[in-house]
Amino acid sequence: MKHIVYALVDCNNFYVSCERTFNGALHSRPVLVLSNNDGCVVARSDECKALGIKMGQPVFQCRELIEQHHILLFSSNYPLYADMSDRVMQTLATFSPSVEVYSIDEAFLDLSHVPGEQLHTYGHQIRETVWRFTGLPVSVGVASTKTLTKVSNEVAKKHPVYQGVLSLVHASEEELDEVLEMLPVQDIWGIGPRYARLLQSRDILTAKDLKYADQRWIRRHLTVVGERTVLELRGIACIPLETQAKPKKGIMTAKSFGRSVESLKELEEAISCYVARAAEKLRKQESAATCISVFLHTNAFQQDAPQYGNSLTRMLPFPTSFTPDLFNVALDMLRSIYREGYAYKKCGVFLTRIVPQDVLQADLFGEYSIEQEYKKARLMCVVDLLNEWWGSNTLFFGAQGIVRAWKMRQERRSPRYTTRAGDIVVVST
DNA sequence: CGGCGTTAG
DNA sequence: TATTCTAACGCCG
Repeated sequence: MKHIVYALVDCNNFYVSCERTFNGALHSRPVLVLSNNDGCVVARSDECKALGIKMGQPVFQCRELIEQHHILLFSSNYPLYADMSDRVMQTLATFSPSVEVYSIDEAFLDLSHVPGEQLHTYGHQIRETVWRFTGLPVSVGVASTKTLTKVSNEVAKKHPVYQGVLSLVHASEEELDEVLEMLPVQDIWGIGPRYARLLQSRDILTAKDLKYADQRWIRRHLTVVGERTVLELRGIACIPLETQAKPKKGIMTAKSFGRSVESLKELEEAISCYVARAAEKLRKQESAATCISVFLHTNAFQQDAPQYGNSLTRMLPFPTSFTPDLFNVALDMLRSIYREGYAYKKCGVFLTRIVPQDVLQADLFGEYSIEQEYKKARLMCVVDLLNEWWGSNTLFFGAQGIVRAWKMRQERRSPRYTTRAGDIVVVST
């Protein structure tokens, strides 16, 4: 069997780089992108990483650094990032017949078709082409397993000598081990803080140590997933390329509010919005849900305030993705867990028991009529098409409310440069 | 099968 | 003033 050659292409500081692409003034300035409600740091420019600002850190904890170093802050602008991501992925598709879009800013590629001696050059071509087409900097790691591409990508990103591209395919075992020895065990793909602590306590400190660790011990303490990681470090590919996006088994929509919310009416609007969004995702992957959960809770960080949280799960009479049907059930559930007199911070809905839309089955009690369901499906199809063409929420249900005063804060969002006609950058001549 | 723990980005 | 969001999977009882 011929070995597969894998590449991992990963955008550097993706959200920050997206912001910089459309605003030259941001280059060489420290930049942070913030989470929903502008609460946490979700992306950092290199300057901010050097200042010690951590991923996920609450913004109020870095206030001083932000002022001292005149760090520029941005609310996250997901429509922009999603669109830039599409462009990157389309570019990558021209370099390989098999691409796995692993996350918004990363893709694994099958490079088995590239002659071995050309891999290094090919990696640089990928990097330069993405730069030319999108203005985004990427790093490229090439190796014989996905875990090893993660390693080479990280090394390529961290050490300027590699100029963003490193292939380990032709490295000798000794050279490979030298690279692995540079990588602390907590930086290996699949090793989180918990496993890292356990491994460190057993004197397994680097990727090289893990590569040569006792397989049975790893299996027992880190499950089969950890065992796979060890084998992959040894060059034995255990994690296949997944080029076909699998439909999600659960779809959750949940957000913290921009301020605390007490009234049932506003919670109803929020839950309706989340149901509408979740159902949209459901239809996009051509599925229907059989089970729905609704939850709400107060702000656990507000320790002196009275706390309350609750959730309810209910089976639907038959699988559906029809938004109004889901509204009725979700709002009914919300009303039964709602208690007056609390300052709510977050609520959400969770759709589960997801099945393909085309195997919808009649229910026992005859509530289900196939003609009726076709009508509903066509209606939702029209809503989805309009929203796709004219922008999300062009058409929405009355239950979702109009003012939406509870919505999350996004005080520093950049324009939707690429997805809204009015926000397109104007180049003066 | 549900709940918990762990990891990912 | 202020603390992200979504998803998958393995193990255990």
